[in-house]
Amino acid sequence: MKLLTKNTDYAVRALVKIAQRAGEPVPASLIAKEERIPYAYLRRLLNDLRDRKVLRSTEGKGGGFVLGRKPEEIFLTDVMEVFQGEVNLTECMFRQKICHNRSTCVLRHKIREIEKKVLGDLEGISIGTLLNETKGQKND
Amino acid sequence: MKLLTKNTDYAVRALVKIAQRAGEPVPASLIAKEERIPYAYLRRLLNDLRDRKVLRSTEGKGGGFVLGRKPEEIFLTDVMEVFQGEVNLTECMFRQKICHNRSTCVLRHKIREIEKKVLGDLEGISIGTLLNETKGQKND
DNA sequence: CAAACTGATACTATATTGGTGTCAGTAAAA
DNA sequence: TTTTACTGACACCAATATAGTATCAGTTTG
Repeated sequence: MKLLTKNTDYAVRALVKIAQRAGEPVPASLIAKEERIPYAYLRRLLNDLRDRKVLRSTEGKGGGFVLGRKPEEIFLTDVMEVFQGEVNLTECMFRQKICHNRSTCVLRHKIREIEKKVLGDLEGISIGTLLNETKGQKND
Repeated sequence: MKLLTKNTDYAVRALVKIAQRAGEPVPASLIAKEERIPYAYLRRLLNDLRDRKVLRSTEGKGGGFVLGRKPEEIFLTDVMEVFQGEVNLTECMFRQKICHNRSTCVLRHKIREIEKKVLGDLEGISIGTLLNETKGQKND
């Protein structure tokens, strides 16, 4: 059970870094170095985020990435959606057909409930949250 | 975000089926047919469950599988552990080292909280639960 | 012995995840 | 105007996880 994959993790770290430089374009090279993320891989992640309007980019020397919207408006679920597909619920394996085993329907119903809760929790986390709660806090 | 993988799902369905036949050995062939699970694949799943003492088996004609303990004592987390590895928490990527980015530690802390909640919820579901709540309930 | 089972294990296929490499284009600045 | 530091766009590869197959030996019942 892994809620976040590595690319989501990388992406969040990149976003936080970019957010910290409020407005100033941050090049992928810098993020890669400071966050120890493979450069070429990070490039792709950032491009994906840009495609989804989470980031904006400026080309050429001195270019880089800036946030596409306010940190408080970039949710963890947004990032997860980009890299882990729909942050969404286990669909009933027998959707169309008649569910021929009630027990497993009960299971699926329960799982769905849990997933909904998780989703709610995740939606409470934004890049903004991470930035704010960082101030004056102890390390892991 | 997929809480359950297909093999866990298969396994749970098999367990429920076995539970329903209270005590009588249930052959893999029957489960495979009724639950539409690939026979050879199911065989392996059942063997894994037996290795983990979730099931017990009797060989030979008329043999099959019975529960290794009471339905109420077989938890979803048990099954998940067998097939999806430790139902456990995202570990800090910088465990030993000093966490050099507080924001991501905040993230990890939050994720950990969510995972703990999920774990708690999952622990509330057993084969027994699924059996009981099945009675007289509507389909999906 | 035949039939109906499990035990064990090796193999294959497919999808997902993580990572690399290359080349073209753009903007700043020497 | 050339060099430098960037992004854009892809094609490709490797590792791992997930799902599924195949085979053969051994056990129990009848």
